[in-house]
Amino acid sequence: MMDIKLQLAELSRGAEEILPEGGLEAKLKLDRPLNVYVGFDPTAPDLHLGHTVVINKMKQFQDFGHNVIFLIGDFTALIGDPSGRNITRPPLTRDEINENANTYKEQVFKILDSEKTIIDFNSRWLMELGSPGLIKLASRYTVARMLERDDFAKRFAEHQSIAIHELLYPLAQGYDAVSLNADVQMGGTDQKFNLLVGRHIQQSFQQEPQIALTVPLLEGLDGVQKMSKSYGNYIGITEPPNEMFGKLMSISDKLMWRYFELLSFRTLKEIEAFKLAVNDGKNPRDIKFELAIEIVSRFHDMNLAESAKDEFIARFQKGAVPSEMPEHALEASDGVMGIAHILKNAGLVTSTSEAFRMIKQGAVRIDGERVIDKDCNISSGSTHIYQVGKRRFAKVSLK
RNA sequence: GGAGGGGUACUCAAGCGGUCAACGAGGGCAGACUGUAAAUCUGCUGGCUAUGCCUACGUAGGUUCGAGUCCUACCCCCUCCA
Repeated sequence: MMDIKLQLAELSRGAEEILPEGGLEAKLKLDRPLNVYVGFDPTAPDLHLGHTVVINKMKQFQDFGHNVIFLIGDFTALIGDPSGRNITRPPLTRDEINENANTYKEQVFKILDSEKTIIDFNSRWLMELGSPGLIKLASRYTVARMLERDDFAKRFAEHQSIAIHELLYPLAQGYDAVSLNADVQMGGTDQKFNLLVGRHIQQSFQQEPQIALTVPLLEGLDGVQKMSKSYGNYIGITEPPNEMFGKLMSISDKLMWRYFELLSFRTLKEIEAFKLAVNDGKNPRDIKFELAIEIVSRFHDMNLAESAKDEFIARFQKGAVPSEMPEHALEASDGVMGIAHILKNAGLVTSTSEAFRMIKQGAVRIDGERVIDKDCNISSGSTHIYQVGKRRFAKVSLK
């Protein structure tokens, strides 16, 4: 076991809340590996960096020698977490759940140690429970306390329906904590209520209650809204290196520190040194390179990360065209094709109207030459590199 | 059951018979400046076989030379009273 003070500092890093006050320190003082778990819904297996915040936290626990349990909520998925008010989700089949679980593993073991991580399914004990068990479990909590939960309270006040089974979700999750004998349960800030119910349920089973550790929701590339696929401000952990590198470089300097805090494995001391360097006049961009390299190599490897950096420098500092780009072969009916149609067919713009607008704004280039004439025709038998804006490229040969 | 308010482009939100592809704001995109950062400034932000045409203002009809704007029916939201 490593030094408790050090553990505490690293584990608290970036955590939104650790409840109760001082509880984690007390647990660490037990001087045994703690059971630390996080529940994952077996839906939506496409992870982005936002999801990795809690996974990183799991890794920290793992590196300190604790037992980390990756719990797949295959039973609770039947209920569908009512957190965040989303409506009923269609139940998944066993096969789908297993498939999603496998996808999870593939992605998650880029961070966690597959040898040391325990993967479990909560249907294992929740199925066993049966109706009598469920009724007994339900008797351990009250309606009034359940309705304290913010979203329940809101829906109740607004006379929106709350189905009875939704009340079972926090209880089932609490029972997970009991079955796993959890010392620590982690989750996003939206999980706070559920984590706390777990403490209560554990106590009613004469267990020491777990520590509830919540992590913040990571801001997306815009620095404002939480990272999410639907906002289009995310970095998927399976994205290609260049893509990932470029997206990381595009974040603001302010957001960069946030990403360091929540995504980097560098020590707090190292990060502090970076901050000092920037205050001393070092270009923050160079620090951002460090971040981008670290993240890209985590999900790919060091070589790919380095070449992503080279590519980035070549492209944006020296203005080179990207080394790889989509290629298209188009067929011109009359031996020529208007520039607008080429751009549209190559997928660089969504409509010819947009193409005309882009040309008007000076965003379109052919082999690096800006296009001014919106009616310009390209004759067949030629291959050029077409560009719209700074990022969209395509190589098009016209037949 | 009664009374009233409202549904407009990605979002919010003007409009109250022609000048509306629809004010404004946000978002997004592009250009300038840069460190593909932020901030700032400027422009664009329905489609097309493109100085014109087509499709759009909850849905379906109607009045009118002309309808987002008026009428009728329908659908959906919200507020107050019972």
